[in-house]
Amino acid sequence: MTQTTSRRKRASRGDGEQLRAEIVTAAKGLLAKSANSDAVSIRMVADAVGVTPPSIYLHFADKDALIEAVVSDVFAELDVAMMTAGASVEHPLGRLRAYGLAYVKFAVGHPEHYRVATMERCPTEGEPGHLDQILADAAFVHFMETVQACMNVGIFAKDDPLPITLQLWAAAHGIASLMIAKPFLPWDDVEAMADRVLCAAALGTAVAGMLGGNPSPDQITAWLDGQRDD
Amino acid sequence: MTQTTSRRKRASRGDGEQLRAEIVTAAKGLLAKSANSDAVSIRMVADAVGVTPPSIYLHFADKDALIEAVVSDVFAELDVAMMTAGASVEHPLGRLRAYGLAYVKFAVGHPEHYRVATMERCPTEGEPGHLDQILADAAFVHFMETVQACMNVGIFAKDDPLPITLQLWAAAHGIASLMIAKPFLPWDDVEAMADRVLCAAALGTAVAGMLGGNPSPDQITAWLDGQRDD
DNA sequence: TGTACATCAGTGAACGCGCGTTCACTGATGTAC
DNA sequence: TGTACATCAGTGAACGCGCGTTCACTGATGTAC
Repeated sequence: MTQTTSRRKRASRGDGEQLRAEIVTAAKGLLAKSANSDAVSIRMVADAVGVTPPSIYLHFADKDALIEAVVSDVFAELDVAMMTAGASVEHPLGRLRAYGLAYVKFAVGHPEHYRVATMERCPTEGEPGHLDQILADAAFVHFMETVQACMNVGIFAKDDPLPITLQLWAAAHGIASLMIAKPFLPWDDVEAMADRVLCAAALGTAVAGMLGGNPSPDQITAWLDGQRDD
Repeated sequence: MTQTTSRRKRASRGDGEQLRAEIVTAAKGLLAKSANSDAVSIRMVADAVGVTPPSIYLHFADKDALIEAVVSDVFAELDVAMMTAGASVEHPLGRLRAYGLAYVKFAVGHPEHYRVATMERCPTEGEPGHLDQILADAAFVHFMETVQACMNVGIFAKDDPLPITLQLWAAAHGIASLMIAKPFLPWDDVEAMADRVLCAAALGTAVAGMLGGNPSPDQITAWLDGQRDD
């Protein structure tokens, strides 16, 4: 009915692509204020950009394609945040920690973006090459490289870095998504809590590797007792 | 339009409450096949029960109230699964592990229920007493009691069990929700992966407690080196 | 034992709404001759 | 230098749909007298 923003100036010939970027930005902005991607409609996005709904279809096949574009934008932003935080940290374990902290901070700082990117069912899930796409995602690759670096200096047992990467990702995702889904829980200092979870995950992974895999509760108890005896 | 199930027999006087339970069960069943709670409508639920949509409002104030009833049903079921798995395990760390594994198995086995219960924005989030309600939730209480038991036998440093409980919950939630959100990742053996994450979290928490809190990367590296020298 | 009546568990039809998407179109812009 | 024309970036109106919820009602059931 009423338009919230003024109508956008029509792009001149050859500058059609410009609208595409504006649409993604507008959708991202609207998503930041919504519970999920269902709550952001093509009509709202069009209105925010100052254009009519059919214009969206000049640049995206359908709504799923638009959401997907937003998600890949979010992942790119996440990678930048992680790289910025860890670039200058020499120690691979310190870098891993910096990455993890940046990851959680990004998630908590952009909860709705993080939610859409990692907690909603992915519309292109079944497509071929989808797995490769995730595993080739910049943030994931950088994270795994650092896991490999930790293996090289002997912090983690030398092995395929993929499972360990998934394991540590699960830890970071766990604290991030729980803080987002249940913000009313007594998290106290968000960053300190995230750090504890990440440190415990890395330390536990290192020690489990040292103990030769997945120790049983009795083994763990015995080992802990041995430690305290020293 | 067409009804998928036959019309339900009308309850006799005083048995009105019976429909309430049938509605929750039907909603749960429909939710199991949907991406999220938006995808399950009052009309679908009514149709599945064999009743007209307005009948739902005889038992629930609105759709949110119905979803909330389903969620609390799911949490109760989760608690039963955890208790069944851990009841006979004497060692508190073993019990914690059994609880954690049961938690992840439940989540992976009922992905949509788990998703609605823990990954969707909660409609009653802002209400007073909501926090107390979560913290008094059966599964949470049982989990925290076991963390306390681990502290009592010296596995974790003696302290307030709440932060450690949240920390371990985050680990379990992390691997569970990542497996659900990204089922196409190379998880290989789901249960073994979950076990590794849970063991690492518990072990890391225990060791961090032993090292007196949150160790720095350098401290961790030095400590690991010391371990290997023995 | 009979009957008027209150109660209860529902029904049927409709409300106004916003959605994704399609279709035929318009009108400015640049280009070929 | 002028003009016909293809192209491009959109527009306007409509499609059919399913949604949550409300309202006035119905008709079986049990109860009071």
